[in-house]
Amino acid sequence: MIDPLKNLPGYALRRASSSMMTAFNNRLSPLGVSSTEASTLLMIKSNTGMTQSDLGRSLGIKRANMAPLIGRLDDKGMISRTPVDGRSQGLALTQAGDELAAAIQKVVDVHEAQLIARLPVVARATFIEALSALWD
Amino acid sequence: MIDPLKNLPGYALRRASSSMMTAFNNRLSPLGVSSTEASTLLMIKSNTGMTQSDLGRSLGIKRANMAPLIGRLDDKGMISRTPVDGRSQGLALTQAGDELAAAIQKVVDVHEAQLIARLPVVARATFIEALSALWD
DNA sequence: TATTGTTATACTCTATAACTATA
DNA sequence: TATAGTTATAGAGTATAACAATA
Repeated sequence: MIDPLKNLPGYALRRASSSMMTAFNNRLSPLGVSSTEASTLLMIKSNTGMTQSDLGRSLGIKRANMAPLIGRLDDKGMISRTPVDGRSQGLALTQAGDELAAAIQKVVDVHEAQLIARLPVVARATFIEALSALWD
Repeated sequence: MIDPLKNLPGYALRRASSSMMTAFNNRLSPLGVSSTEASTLLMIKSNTGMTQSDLGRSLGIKRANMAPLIGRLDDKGMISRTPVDGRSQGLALTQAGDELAAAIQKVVDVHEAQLIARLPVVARATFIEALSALWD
């Protein structure tokens, strides 16, 4: 079987990302959150008071898609919303949200360590800079 | 703004892949195909006669999801199906499919070249091996 | 028994457009 | 005028389960 895609960085990027995201979501599933929810909670934890729009811009998620995401985390009791002015709300973690974020952080640490462990040693030093150059 | 995700290879991988896939799909849109359809056509072109299940295994797409994908390409007149035995069919490109695949290949070449151009020079030699190690 | 192709179905993420209320 | 949050909606991709026909 000839594989005309195997030498293409763009294709390898997509397959690697897809594979790692599946693994990450599997690791997160006992916590009852998706990778998107997880990154949202970690971002709020590090930036208490940021708005939904701020979050969307940081995570590359459109405003229209932030609404149901934040609504879900609110329904689960993980975040609180406090009006900043008449149209925006500062986001913060509740105590349950903070505990969940701590559990998420542990999953992230394990996941990232195992990802790095799979990389050829010579690739490790430049890997993240290479990826960042493709979207930063 | 503190970004707790920026130093994480897994997160950078997801963002880089997402950004590159959006760009790739935008480049393909004048041809009327998605990236998934494009990779399917290139794979069939290099492996005339392969079955749907073979394709699914090569591309990491489940059998159940191959059916509508192949059906769509058939409806568009891009592929032909020839019975191999009573249950499987060998896939081949039609002439229109072959011409489309050639156009796709040009888009791929431009896309991959521009992707590589964005990488730090020191990262280029190890980039694809690093990605392949995450799913191969 | 295992495999191929198929259908039905559901979920997540993404995208655009349009609305309201506020700045 | 521009921004924040929301709703509605549509599309792509992915997942599982089940089925008939065939190997």
